[in-house]
Amino acid sequence: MRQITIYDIANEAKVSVATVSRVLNGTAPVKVSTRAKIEALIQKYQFQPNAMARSLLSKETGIIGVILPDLTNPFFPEVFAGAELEAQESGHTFLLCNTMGLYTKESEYLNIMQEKRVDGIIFLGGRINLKDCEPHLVQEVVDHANKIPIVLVNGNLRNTELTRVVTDEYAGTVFAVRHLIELGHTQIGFIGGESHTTTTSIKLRAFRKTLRDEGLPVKEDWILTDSFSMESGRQLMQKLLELSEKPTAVCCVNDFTAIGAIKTAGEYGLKVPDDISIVGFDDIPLAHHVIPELTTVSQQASELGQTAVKVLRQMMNKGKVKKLTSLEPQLIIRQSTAPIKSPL
Amino acid sequence: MRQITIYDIANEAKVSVATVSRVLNGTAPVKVSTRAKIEALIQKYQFQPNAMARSLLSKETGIIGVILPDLTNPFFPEVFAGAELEAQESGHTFLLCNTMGLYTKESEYLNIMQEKRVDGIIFLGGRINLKDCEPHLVQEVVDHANKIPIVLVNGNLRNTELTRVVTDEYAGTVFAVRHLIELGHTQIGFIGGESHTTTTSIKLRAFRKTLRDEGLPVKEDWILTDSFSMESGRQLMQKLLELSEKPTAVCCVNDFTAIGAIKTAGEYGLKVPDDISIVGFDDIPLAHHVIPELTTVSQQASELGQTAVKVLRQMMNKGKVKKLTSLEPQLIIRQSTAPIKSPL
DNA sequence: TTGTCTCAAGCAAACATTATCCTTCCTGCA
DNA sequence: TGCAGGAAGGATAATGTTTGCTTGAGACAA
Repeated sequence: MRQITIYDIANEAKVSVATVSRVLNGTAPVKVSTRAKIEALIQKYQFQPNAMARSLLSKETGIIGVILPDLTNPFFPEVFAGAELEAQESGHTFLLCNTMGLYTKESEYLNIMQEKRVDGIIFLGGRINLKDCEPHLVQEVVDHANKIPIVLVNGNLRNTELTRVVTDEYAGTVFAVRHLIELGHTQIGFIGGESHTTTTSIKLRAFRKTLRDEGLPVKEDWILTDSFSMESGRQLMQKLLELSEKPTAVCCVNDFTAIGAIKTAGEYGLKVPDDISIVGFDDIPLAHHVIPELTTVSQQASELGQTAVKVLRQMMNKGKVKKLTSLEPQLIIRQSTAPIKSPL
Repeated sequence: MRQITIYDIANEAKVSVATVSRVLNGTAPVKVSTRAKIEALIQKYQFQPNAMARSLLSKETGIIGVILPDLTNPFFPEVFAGAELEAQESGHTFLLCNTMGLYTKESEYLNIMQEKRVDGIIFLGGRINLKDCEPHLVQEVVDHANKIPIVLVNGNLRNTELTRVVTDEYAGTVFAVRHLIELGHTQIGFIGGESHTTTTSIKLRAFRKTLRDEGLPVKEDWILTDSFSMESGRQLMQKLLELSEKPTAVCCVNDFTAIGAIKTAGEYGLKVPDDISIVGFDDIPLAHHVIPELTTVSQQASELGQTAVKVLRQMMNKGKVKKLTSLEPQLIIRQSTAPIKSPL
């Protein structure tokens, strides 16, 4: 079942391939009668021009590569959905690659994408989300970026000038901590993800700074980090609740850990938010379907994806681009935080 | 920053392009010294052969297209992850398209995929998930399937012989209902999704049949359908709880609606599972992080994806394929179901 | 009639590869 | 010395498009 080509159409219509091409693309006038004849044949055979051959000439594939660590984390599908929305305008589609956080896979996929000559790459998570990253891993990305436009989303690579789109996680954390303080909390804990990630370190920096600014002590026993999963949230919360002196509020690095923390609090007989307040980060869709609904900081994931595509498009058009686009997060107050009842 | 080509390498190495190609593909012997020279240049310029040109000859792109309705529903990322896992073996990557349930988008993406000459297509949800579907929409998919291997996942198109991979949703529902009956429930409600989808209709059929088989009455007031969202689950549960005579257990079409239902039950002062039992379907990761953890039927989403790729690969290799592969679901008993306390 | 202009359509190059068919050069053997 | 045979590598066609240049045919004016 050979795919039919522009030659087949041209032959049967008794015209040259050039004419068929012109009908296809409207790049030059074609007599109404011949056009009709050609269009009829295109219809008859359901002919679709071969995008490969076309790209070979035009140097454009209409494909944007997306590299992300884990589609199972609902934050990423939302970024992706935003990107897809924005990409409609320019008719781009997406080559999607899950790395499961493995750098080897990131490298592999970067290579594949270059081979396939994608028009641009959106890079989320992984090595760009590390506080520090081995020089050769950095260099590798830079090498690719010299040939293909790359946008880093919510991450960075030290000592490079790569274009980035990020949420202002620092500001977001300040919002969250201030909110807890305004509710009267003075004993506030922090549940983080992997400590060598930028996300965790930025949020932790904001957390410490805000407490200090407000004249509250920073208790290191209440600052725990592990990973970004619900399971991790459960375990760290458990540690907090086993302490002799417990916090009355906890600021979590993301919604997953926050949901885990709430679960554990329940298991320890504490009611959220009456006995303990918990605030998350991301505002994944789940956040307002969980009991109690989660107070959190919205990342505007969809907008992050949209912006990434916009920026990428500018780069593809050789336009001027801002090296750093920062989106303001927003505090979403729901049910998991409440004024302090009484110090424990 | 022009991408460098096999010619550039050949020129600088003072050999013909044929030789470089042979080094690249190992298709013929090359003297060790020339090979070394060429490899050095490849390294130096980070040369990657253009996959487009290659595909033009080989008629293979190494890309599998995936069409699905909504990546935001955690079931789909899991299927995707399974597919990706399996695709590693053959080195395929994925062109991913979200249709948001719009048939026009499905058509558009099918066309794009054919233009891009993907090696195969995995089709989830959308029109293949309807009980009935307009003939021209059916025909369109069949036309594409004549040119490119297509596998339908958890769906069907009437009067066609398209290859399918499905979970046995009928059996799964029987497991769920039997479980409730074994716990002593006799008054069981059903919360469905869109009523014109195959998923809802299959599950509903299984639901009715099982009750009848067990000699229990089917009360139509307790069978409600709307959509697959958490919000829908909340609303339908509300309707159930406003009835004068209420069920003591509810079987939900998926985990999303089940989670919504649990939430509403809580708002009505009912404890799950003490006052009312609720069972879901899908076993999304969230299911065991919610309070109470959800009793549900596991779809083995990941395996579904893996199998789809396996089948697709057989089709690509012109091998014999089973027209229908059916995966057995599994009842996962957690905390949202319990023996009946007392009839309300 | 001739020259000019315009519209429609053809020709052939270009794109980056791979595959096929050749050529050249060496080595070993009779 | 002649020659077979194999290793190494070159030349070229082929893949399916787009596009710049060219050509041919009318139309129309001088």
